[in-house]
Amino acid sequence: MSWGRDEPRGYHHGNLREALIHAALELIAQKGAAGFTFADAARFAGVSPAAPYRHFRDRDELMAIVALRGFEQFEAALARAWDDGRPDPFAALDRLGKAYLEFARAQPAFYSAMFEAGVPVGADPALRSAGERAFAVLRGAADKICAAMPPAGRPPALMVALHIWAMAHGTASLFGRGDGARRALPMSPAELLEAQVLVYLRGLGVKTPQR
Amino acid sequence: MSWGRDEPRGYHHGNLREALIHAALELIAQKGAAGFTFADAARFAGVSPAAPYRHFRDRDELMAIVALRGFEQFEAALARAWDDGRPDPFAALDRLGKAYLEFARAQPAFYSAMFEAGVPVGADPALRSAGERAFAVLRGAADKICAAMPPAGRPPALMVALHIWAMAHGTASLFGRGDGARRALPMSPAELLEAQVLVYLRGLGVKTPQR
DNA sequence: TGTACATCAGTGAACGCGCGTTCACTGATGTAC
DNA sequence: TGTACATCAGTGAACGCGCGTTCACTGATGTAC
Repeated sequence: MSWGRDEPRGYHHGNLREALIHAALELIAQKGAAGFTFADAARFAGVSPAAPYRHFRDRDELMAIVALRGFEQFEAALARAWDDGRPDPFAALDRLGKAYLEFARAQPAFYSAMFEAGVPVGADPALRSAGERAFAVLRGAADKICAAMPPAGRPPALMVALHIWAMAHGTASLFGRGDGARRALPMSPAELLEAQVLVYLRGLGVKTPQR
Repeated sequence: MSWGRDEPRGYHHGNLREALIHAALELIAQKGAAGFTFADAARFAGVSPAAPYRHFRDRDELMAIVALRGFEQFEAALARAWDDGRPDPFAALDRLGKAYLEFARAQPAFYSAMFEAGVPVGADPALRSAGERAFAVLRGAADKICAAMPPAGRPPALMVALHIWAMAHGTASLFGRGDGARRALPMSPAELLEAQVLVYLRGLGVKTPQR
């Protein structure tokens, strides 16, 4: 892909809106969400500092769009990994966890915008529902996990979903980010999360398949 | 306490260094780590914009000090809650989890500086070791938990410590912050974490005390 | 006890800089007839 | 098919602002004798 400023263009950019979103991603990944400015994005896209105002009210709106895109791609990545619980919910859940970590690692800009940059996710309805759709994948997974348990003593699926979310998010935030805050670990984040989820499932009384 | 700019003072401030740290905490809590500036801190402490340079090289150094203080207080809070595993490791672990959440809730400025503001914790040795001392409390708890298990099939204590950390951190980050990113939940963050840890411990094969 | 002096902490004025934002403008594109 | 016109997207110059930072300075504090 080429969203950079290198190739020549006429007076009209053609797709400045998309280019600005990609500039934001690039700059946030490079310098963090805090150090990214509206003027920066314009410069990166190779347009004048006034041009972005044709597409976004201000920097916050651009950040919100980035977070929105992030949730959409996050949802897609999680759904792809989960694949409706095939071939069995436990193998699929393992993929789901790995996809969560992989997204945090490979898409630090999206991840910051979604969870760290202070974008008010609750306020904007579109953003809120995108976040909920992403969570719905975890919720669906929890449903199938719970359905695989004997009816007596089945835990609430919503709680299980929130627990899985917390484990994945905690592992990703503490150990799985691309940036320098990484700590030395005796095992990879993916192994750490996998072991954690296995212990948790055993604690739920699930008959974990021997693998 | 009174670290504000209200009361009169002479030419010398008396304890500007501490006042600036408190100003940083106050301003980060109000406007987020991103929106806090060196000049802001000076203004809040009631001194000229040049005064902070007598005490800190730049904004980053001040942020690093805030993170350092944060880790120290975090360690103290966790150690107090853990209380060497009294009266039994499981009751103490429950308190530990609650203390983790409470710190994140009540000290958002410290928490951001420590985990979110991009302070390079790995680089500064003092900061790194303060972080490790805080983690050591979790590590010690995991040791006692593991020691309470039958020797056969005992999990590595380090892994257990990392899992507990991830659960607490994930729960705090997603559901337990003071800011507006909170989501509607069927139960409190503390209850959510408690249930999660109980399931996890059961999965480890621990005989959870009936409570 | 008093005086001279060194040290220190904070002043205030100044600077360059980049950001956010507005504005009248202009080049390009599309559409009506 | 061509021409006139409306619409749109990006320009570039300008502005005020607050930040970071430096500097010679000055008021306060402590110490030597």
